[in-house]
Amino acid sequence: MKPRYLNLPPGACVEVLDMLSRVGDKWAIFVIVGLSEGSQRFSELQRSIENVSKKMLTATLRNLERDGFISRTVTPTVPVRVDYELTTLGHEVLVPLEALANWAIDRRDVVRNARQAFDESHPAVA
Amino acid sequence: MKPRYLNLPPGACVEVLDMLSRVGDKWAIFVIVGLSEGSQRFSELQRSIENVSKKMLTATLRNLERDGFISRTVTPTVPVRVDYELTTLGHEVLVPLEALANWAIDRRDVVRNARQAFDESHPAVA
DNA sequence: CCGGATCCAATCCGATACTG
DNA sequence: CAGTATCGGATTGGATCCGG
Repeated sequence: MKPRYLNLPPGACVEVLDMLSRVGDKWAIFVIVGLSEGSQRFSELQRSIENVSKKMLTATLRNLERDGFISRTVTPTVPVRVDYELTTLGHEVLVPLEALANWAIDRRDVVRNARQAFDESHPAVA
Repeated sequence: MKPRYLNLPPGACVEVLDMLSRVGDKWAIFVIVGLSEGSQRFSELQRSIENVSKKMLTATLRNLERDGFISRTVTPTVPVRVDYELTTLGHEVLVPLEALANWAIDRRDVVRNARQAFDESHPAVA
C-alpha cells in the first residue's frame, strides 16, 4: 500500500489525544453508546453497563458533561431522579466514532492474527 | 438536533474500546503520526516526541507492533540500527483517525467553552 | 435514588543505572 | 544505539459507608 500522508494541522496530536482520552476512557464509550438511543437514568445506565461501579460511572458522566457531550437533568422528587442524554455535540461525535468502530470491526481479524503471531514469536520468559 | 442512532453490531463497544485504548495510549498517537510520513529510527522518534521516556516509547512501539500497526526492522551493524514504519494496517487506520482528528479540531472551541462554563458553575471546594 | 468521601490495592510511569 | 531492570512516587479504580 502506498503511504497515506496524514493531512493534519500543526498541534493536531494534542487535540486528538485529548479527544481520544476523553472518549476512550474505559466507560465513556459505553455511556455514549448507551445514550445514543435516548436519555437514561443513572441507575439504568449502571444496570446496562456491566461491572461499572458507581464511582466510575459518576466520574465518567461528570467528564462527559463537563466537555459538553451529555446533559444532566435533575428532577427533585423524593427520591431524586437524574436523567442523562446526549447533547448536539454528543450526537455529532457519534459520526467519526462510528467510522472508527466500523473500521475496528472490519479489521478485527487482522489485528487478532497479528497479535497471535507476535505472541508466538515472542514467548514469555517462562 | 435529531437523535442520530448508532448503527453498530452487537459487541461493538468492546471492539471500539479496544481500538481506542490501543491507539489512544498517551504516546501511540504521536508515534503513528510521526511514522505517517515514513520510517524512523528509535532515536529519531524519541527526539521528535517531546518528553517521552525510553521506557514508554519502547512499550508503545511494542504494543503497536504486536497489534500489527507498525513493523520493526533491525540492522545488525555496530551499533545496532532499528527502524520502525507503518504497516498497511497502520496506514489504513489513519483514515478514521484523521476523521476524528479533524472533527476534534473543528469542535475544539465548543468543547473549550463547555468546559469553561462547567467549571464556572461548579466551583472547586475552595 | 443519586452520588460524595474515604480507604486501600493495583497499576502506571518517570528516573536511573546497566547491557549487547 | 536500542533497549532491559529496578525502584519509588503518582494515579487509578473498586469497596464500603454516609448524606441529601
